[in-house]
Amino acid sequence: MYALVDCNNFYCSCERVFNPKLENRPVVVLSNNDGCAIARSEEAKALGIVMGTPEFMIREQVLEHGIAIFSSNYPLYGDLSDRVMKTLVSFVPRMEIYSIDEAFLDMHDLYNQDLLALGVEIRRTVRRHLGIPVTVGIAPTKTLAKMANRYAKKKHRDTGVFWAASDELIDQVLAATEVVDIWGIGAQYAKLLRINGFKTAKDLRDAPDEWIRQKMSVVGLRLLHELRGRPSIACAFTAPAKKNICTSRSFGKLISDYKTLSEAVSNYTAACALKLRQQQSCAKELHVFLQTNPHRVQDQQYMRSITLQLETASSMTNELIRYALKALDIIYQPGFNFMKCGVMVQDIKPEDAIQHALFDSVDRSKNKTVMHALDKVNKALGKDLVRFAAQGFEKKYRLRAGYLSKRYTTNMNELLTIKI
DNA sequence: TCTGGGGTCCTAGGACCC
DNA sequence: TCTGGGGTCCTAGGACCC
Repeated sequence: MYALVDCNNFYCSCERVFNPKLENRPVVVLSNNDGCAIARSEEAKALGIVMGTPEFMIREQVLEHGIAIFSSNYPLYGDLSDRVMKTLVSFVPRMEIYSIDEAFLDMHDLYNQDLLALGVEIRRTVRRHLGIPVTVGIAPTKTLAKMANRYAKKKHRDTGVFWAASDELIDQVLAATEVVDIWGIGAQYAKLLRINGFKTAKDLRDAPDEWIRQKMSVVGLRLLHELRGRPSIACAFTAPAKKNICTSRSFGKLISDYKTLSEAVSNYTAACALKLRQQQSCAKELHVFLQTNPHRVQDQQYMRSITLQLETASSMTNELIRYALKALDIIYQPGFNFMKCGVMVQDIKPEDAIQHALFDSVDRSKNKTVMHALDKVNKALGKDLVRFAAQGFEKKYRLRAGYLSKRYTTNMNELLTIKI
């Protein structure tokens, strides 16, 4: 058995933890750059705010209904997520953190327990420790657990827990789930399946293997087995090292000048380098891309990217910035209104397994010590305190974040104050 | 005025090898 | 008339996830 535990409307719930006045009020959290709605409280959903709607299109509703609106506050959400996960893992021997607000709990060692009662206990505990409401779905496979979770939200709002404990209960969940709502079925496959007469997950479960194999490859076949109760998607109990790491942002305003772009590229590169060091790995390739805004029909469009090979795989910020600026020099063209750029590091390998170039002139052990010290200082004193000159200070390209709450749990200057 | 960011896995086809 | 068999690696593109 697996349990899928997810936090309800996670980003909205995080905002409510430190601002109880938001209870029972519609709340919306916006994407980076205050671009579009990415989290909605139940009240906001009821008002018809659709996931992914651009902010300027919901402005009227915001005013009319007094919707509380927030910019994304990732330091806050990330920290609360860590705390939720710590609470969850205390209940089971093994757990896979699936996303910032979801985890699969492995319940195979708990077969003679009342899992429904356990689910209720998990929910109660997270609520008490963190103030975050969660929903629990329990079933024999990960796909069914996802489905049971969805079913709990629909049919068991009061308890927030559902255990598909028998074939009858599993059938019930399958029959109540539209094909498009199955984990692993997106818009394309949903369309294909609909055309061919599959309406619910129950229909799909009884589909012929060969047909699914042909139309949906082995991915579809695995899904079929999962629906039939045979676990076919492995749990990743320890987070595997990432194979690509990407940092990219849309700018707060359009940018044309090289200097500002080079600072953005340097900063995104520094972010990638930090993530590399955190997972003890190095990258052998660096990819930089640059693009104008395709929504602006009046602007001439330009989109380019380039991948450079490093002589020696590295995670050193200064070394990676050197390559990134070389890449930018090649793809940059003056005279365009750029909207976005990004840096991706690829061909990632463990740092203790890198092959040095024959004529490598960099003192890598010394450089490693410097990076270690830099990370330590920045961690203690705030993210970007120590930086390389190329990163600049102005951040003219900075994201818009007009509705930002405080970093209550990760920044000493932004602690919650209470008036008594 | 204004439309997010960061990932994974699979397949097909081409180049190349013995 | 007739032109092997088996493999690897790489890339681009498509599908999906939160």
